[in-house]
Amino acid sequence: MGHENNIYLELKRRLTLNEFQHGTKLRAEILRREFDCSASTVRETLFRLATQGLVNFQEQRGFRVPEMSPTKLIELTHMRILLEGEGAVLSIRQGGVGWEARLAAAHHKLSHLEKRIHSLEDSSELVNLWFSSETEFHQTLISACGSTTLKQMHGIIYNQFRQQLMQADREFVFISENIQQHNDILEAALESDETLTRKRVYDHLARHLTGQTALPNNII
Amino acid sequence: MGHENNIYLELKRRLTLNEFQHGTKLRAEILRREFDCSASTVRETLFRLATQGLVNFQEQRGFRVPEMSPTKLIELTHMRILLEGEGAVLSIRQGGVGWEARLAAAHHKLSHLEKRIHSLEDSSELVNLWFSSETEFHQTLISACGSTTLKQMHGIIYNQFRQQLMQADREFVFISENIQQHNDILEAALESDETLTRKRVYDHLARHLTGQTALPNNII
DNA sequence: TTGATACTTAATATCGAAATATTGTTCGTT
DNA sequence: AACGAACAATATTTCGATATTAAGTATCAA
Repeated sequence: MGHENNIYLELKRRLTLNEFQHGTKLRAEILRREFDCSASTVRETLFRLATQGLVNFQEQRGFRVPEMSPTKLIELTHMRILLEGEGAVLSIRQGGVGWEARLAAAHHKLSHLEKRIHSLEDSSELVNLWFSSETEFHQTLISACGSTTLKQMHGIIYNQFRQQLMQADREFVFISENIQQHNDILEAALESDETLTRKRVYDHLARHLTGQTALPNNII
Repeated sequence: MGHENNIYLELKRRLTLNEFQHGTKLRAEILRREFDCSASTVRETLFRLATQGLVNFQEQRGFRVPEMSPTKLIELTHMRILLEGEGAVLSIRQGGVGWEARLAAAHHKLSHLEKRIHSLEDSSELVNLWFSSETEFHQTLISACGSTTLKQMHGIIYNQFRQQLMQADREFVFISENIQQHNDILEAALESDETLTRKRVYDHLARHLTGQTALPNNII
């Protein structure tokens, strides 16, 4: 069976977990060996990832991992606020008890992990586990919005956001803030307070908006 | 020079202008001849388009033009309201006179065309011209938002929207409504009325939301 | 030394065909 | 006639090789 899909998923994983250095050149000829397939197969995969913004492509000069860019991070944050706010509000309306339960569960896992990390000296072991738990929480938050399209867009943005995320975040500088903020989001969502949920999603992400003029505040 | 890019743009054009029947199978082996290149090159292109949602891909059974789907159209409309509303508001804040002038110009072209079409028996000649003018107007509306990411996302959504658009729209059933609505959007934008602009973008698109529960109205 | 040009090396893009999987057809059985 | 198995025909995926283009290096003139 075509293992192009495996390559795709594996590369996507590495790119979103920042396992490549920013700016690294991704040569099909090199990756070919690791995945034990032809260069064309790798190339195809890289094109797909390029369309999602996870790698940059330039004609006749190949593929690269995108450089870090404060501007880009702000833009992605802005989009997350927009999409996650909207998705959360729609989920509150349509999700019902099932959604609330799933959100509470996702939060519990995340919260448990965050507290463990908080008390640890060296948390590097748990970083990737935390990342996937955080992803799950935010995905669950919008999971009952009823729009596949919205969820797809959010996925693309979220992955790019993760890729842009500065090293500081890997080192859990903001961990205690995070615990509180995730709590706040959960609380507002379970109370079905739409406006407050939007605001708390905003507050959670706002620290990435440094130096930015305020967003249109009629959203919040 | 790599003409993969030409194939990409040409296929994208056809897909967004609905020149293929919905559900049509896109065989690399066939397209290969027309573009006078190899099947792999076409395949690569189709993958790229698939990531943008303009063609569907299923493992081991190739590529197809997406079927029409009322649900999908509603989701895309919802995203357009969200992204165009946000983009327009940000443009109002940051665009300045330059943006206002460009928007007025784009509207003038569109308006001129719409009136001509309105008075014609057979408007089929002008359809594609109208499409590109409409695109330009809506792109200009958000062009000064300051976020490349937002514009890219909007582009993806807009193209899929166009692809989903029922035949009725090609035949200008809604043309007189359209003239008025485009006018209204321009007016609100030039008056820098953010809330009103959002509302008018919503009103313009709302006819595609049939049978849908109301959107979170704190956006509007 | 600098800068431009020819040349060498390396990377990328494209191809045609072989390998693999899917779909359609024939033929025998119940 | 309906069903299913074996086979044939088509599509898709992957590959290795070749052609094209960019990047790097050496050479020479000013």
